[in-house]
Amino acid sequence: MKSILQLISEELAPAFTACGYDPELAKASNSNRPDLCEYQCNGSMAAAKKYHKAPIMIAQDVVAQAANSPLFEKIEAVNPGFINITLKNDFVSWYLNQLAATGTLGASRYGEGKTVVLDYGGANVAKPLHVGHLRAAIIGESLKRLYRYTGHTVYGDVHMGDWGLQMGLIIEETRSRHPELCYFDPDYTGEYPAEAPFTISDLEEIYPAASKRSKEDEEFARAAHDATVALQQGNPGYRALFRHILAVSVKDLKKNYGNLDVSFDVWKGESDAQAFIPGMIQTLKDQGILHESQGAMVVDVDEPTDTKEVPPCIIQKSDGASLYATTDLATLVQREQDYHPDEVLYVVDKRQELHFTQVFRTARKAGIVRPETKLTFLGFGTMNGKDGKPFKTREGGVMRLEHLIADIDEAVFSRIMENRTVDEEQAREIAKTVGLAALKYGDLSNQATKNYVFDVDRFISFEGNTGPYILYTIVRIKSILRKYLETAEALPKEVAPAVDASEKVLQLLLSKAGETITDSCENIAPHRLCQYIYEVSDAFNSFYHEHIILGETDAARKDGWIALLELTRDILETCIDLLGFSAPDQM
RNA sequence: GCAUCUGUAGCUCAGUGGAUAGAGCAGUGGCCUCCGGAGCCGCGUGCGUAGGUUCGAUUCCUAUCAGAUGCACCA
Repeated sequence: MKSILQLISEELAPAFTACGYDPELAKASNSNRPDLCEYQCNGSMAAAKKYHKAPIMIAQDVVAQAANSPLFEKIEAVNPGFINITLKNDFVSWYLNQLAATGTLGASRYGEGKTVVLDYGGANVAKPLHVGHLRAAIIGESLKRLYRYTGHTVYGDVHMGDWGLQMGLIIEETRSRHPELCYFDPDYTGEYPAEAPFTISDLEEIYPAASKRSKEDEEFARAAHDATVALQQGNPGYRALFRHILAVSVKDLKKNYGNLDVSFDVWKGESDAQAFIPGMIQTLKDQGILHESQGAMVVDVDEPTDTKEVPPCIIQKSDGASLYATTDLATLVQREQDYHPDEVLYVVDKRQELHFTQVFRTARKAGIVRPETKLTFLGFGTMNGKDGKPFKTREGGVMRLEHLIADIDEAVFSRIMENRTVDEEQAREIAKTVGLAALKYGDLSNQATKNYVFDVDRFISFEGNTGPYILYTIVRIKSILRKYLETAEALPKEVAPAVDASEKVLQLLLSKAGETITDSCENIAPHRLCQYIYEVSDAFNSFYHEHIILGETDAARKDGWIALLELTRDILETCIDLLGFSAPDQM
């Protein structure tokens, strides 16, 4: 569906042509002076130089040509050469009814036929999720939904950190606690137990304990290293133990991500990429780009246009072991094989930008990805505390995600209880929904690439530009629609021409739903969607305060308003779903 | 040292090669005979600094200051 801006531009283009000007100049834009007009066209300013004519003259020519358009209520030329446009109310309401009928709120399905792998997890096995995982999860989940909405086929991959020394540490620590377990008996030939010898709580205690011990106890550190090597070489007992660690962790991770309403389609990890490493290295050798440098095997990735030195991408350490870049490249081989993606999008902390530059360049040089495959790095900023420094608990430690969520839910819960007379159980449920909205909106309303201040008090204050405010607006609309249905069979569908300014403002905003969704996706910018729904909520609340909707005596007018409310609710609920949260029926 | 990113109101953040740079919070003054007051309507000395390009720059370019981050065998 064409946007209103496109329709205006198309309407103006013949007028430019008729006056002898380039129709490319007819590009319309949103008004930056809402007091003067709804839309504007600045083309005559740009035309002035080209045609050696005063911009106001050009604007006047065009305005005279376009004056009788069925779209424009008013079109005028204003100094120094702006073309100011106000739309006819019946055109806007007609457009809204078309938009409602598209089923996608007018958003483009430009991703049809395209496959995208989205990497936004990074959780570590045997370690609890903490606030460092929050942004990737929140932003990634929203992007997954946006990409799907615009027609893309998306594979969201959690891509766990499940390989390397941490595994050896856990294995060795388990051995020293329970040496009698069959996993450590080299002569054991039976089936390994189906039940894991530890719970997630055990693991969360075992890993830090082992990590600490390895720093103090050299012998233990060596043993852990040896166990890691043995695991990688396929020691059956260790493999069995590894599968237990993985299963127990994944179950817990799914629960915790689930509490955030974040889900993944693919639960792969670094371990799954290991099988692809030899082939990947062979490819690099065949291409003749892998060479020895200072004892390590590297690929040069610097380019003449670099403004800074880009160090080579290290594929093998001097001791022959693989590392971060190795695994990521092998994962790309795997993804190419499994999904043949048009784009691989990484949602990762921006401090890793250099690493991904190296990996992407190596992948291109080696032909691991096709030349037309997009490799995108969305580096997000740090989540800081109110002091502007990385977010910490009061004690200065790393905040566990579940604690953070529990704190927010608790704060929302007490707020609900002091306001309303819903029973406690219900309030708990609502608090979860509202708390999640507060958390996610607080994050997503900032530009992903920038650092932002995570201020719990602000997010849970429920005033102003917050998730709860958006939810409150939706709940309010739902309540009115419910009341309407008490005396009516069904909801009317036809939006009617606006009767006054506050309704027109709302209608014009609603007409931008599709293009805003498309725009947020194309620019991987969920914050624009946040800003949009805030504006819509604001416009709705102003409209609400100026009209008594259910008390309106003109039945046709009332039905038009109800249809408008319904569309407003649909747009808001669709958008918050794309952001990754939802609204309750009451709050 | 080199490089990247950031710098907008007291605070937290949007935004744009164009007209008068916007929100929220905080502060302050109004608004419930009415559909949900978690609401609505008011109230403002601000684009780090200095040059340049342009008819026009907060936006693009250069320099400079400040902060964050990154610079080969961690992930």
